Amino acid sequence: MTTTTRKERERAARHQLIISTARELAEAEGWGAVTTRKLSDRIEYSQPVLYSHFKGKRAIMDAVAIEGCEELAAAMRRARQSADNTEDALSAAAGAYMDFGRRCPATFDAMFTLPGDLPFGPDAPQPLRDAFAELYAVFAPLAAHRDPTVFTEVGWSAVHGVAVLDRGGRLPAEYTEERLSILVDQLMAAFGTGHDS
Amino acid sequence: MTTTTRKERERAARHQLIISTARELAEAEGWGAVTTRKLSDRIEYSQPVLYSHFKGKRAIMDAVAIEGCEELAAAMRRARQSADNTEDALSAAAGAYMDFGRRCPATFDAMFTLPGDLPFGPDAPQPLRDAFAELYAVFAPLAAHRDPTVFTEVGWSAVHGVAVLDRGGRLPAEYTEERLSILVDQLMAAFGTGHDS
DNA sequence: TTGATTGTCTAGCGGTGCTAGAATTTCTTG
DNA sequence: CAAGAAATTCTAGCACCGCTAGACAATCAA
Repeated sequence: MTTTTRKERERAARHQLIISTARELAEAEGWGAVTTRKLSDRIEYSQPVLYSHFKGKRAIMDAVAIEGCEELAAAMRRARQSADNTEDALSAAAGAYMDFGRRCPATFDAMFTLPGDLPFGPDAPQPLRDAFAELYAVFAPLAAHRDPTVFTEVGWSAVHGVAVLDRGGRLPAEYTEERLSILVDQLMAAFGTGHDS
Repeated sequence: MTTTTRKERERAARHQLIISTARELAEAEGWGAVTTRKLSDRIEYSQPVLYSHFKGKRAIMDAVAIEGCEELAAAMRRARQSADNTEDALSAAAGAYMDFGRRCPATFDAMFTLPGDLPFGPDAPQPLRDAFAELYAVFAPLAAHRDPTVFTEVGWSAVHGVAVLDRGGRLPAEYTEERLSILVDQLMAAFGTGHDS
């Protein structure tokens, strides 16, 4: 039944085309400009075809978000592995996180900002859990006497907060580097000092 | 011409009514449910009246955001002033911030999350600058050798990140308190220790 | 070749933010 | 007080949105 598998391949290709096109459109003109009509125009199919692949527009955005999670996790892994001590790994990974937010703002929004129904807990999609595992690899070594998972959550949140406010124009762009440096400085502060209570 | 001022007062009252109604509706059913039709129904006027007060829906959300900034700043001020040392002030203020995000999620979204055109820099509306001044009062004492303004930005970002991810269901709710404690712990880590470089 | 199945499209529903122009109210003035 | 002017409010509708039912075309099985 090679014909069946060919159709499946073509269908999978179209599935990916929808995701990629939506993402390009969003990065170029913002999510507000990603309408089902414009999207179906770009992929040269009619609107209902979108709904044969995805439950709705939100599901398309979720697919972009998951793709973004994979990329972000990969970028952080590269950053971490190219460093040879804990502090450099933290600095590089945090830099990669913020860089991703700046380079792909729309994807970043789909992942974290816009109202999405992606489950984030223990039954999150695998790419999300992988991304958290990557964060864990960066932050857990710094946990000292604190619970490493909860500490990872806090460390992630801190980096995320800087990325979010930075990107939204809430913070002056000229100090981006200095903020990253202060953040790393602060996250390292309790490392190996026996600081307690 | 008391009649002129009376009309002005009535108009101002209606202006505030629009803001309050929009906010209530958003907190009750989410911003997605705040439509110009529903909103104009609630205030018992027709849609175009909204546009005689605000440039558009986004401007109404911005007004809610500014109101939220005032409240958040006030809550943080109360928290800070009820503490009698730097760490308690930080802890109380951060708690107030997160609490606000939890208590008024829609308002919080209008302030920080949803795409808004509020200028945040030096020419931001006064309430926003006041709110930042309040943050400065909390964080600047912890800056040590770092620039107090940039350090405030980082501290704010960290608290903000925890609040955002917590509220969005991105982090398990049962550790909220512990995350706050770790965050405060970490932000205090360099205080009075002569930690350098 | 024919009939069923699958895939795709056209057309349209109910909703959105927003606005032009009609209708009404309110004020000013003779 | 009445009538014209000015300000205010409403009705009606535009262009767009996400989404879908049902018509149509392509593909497969017999």
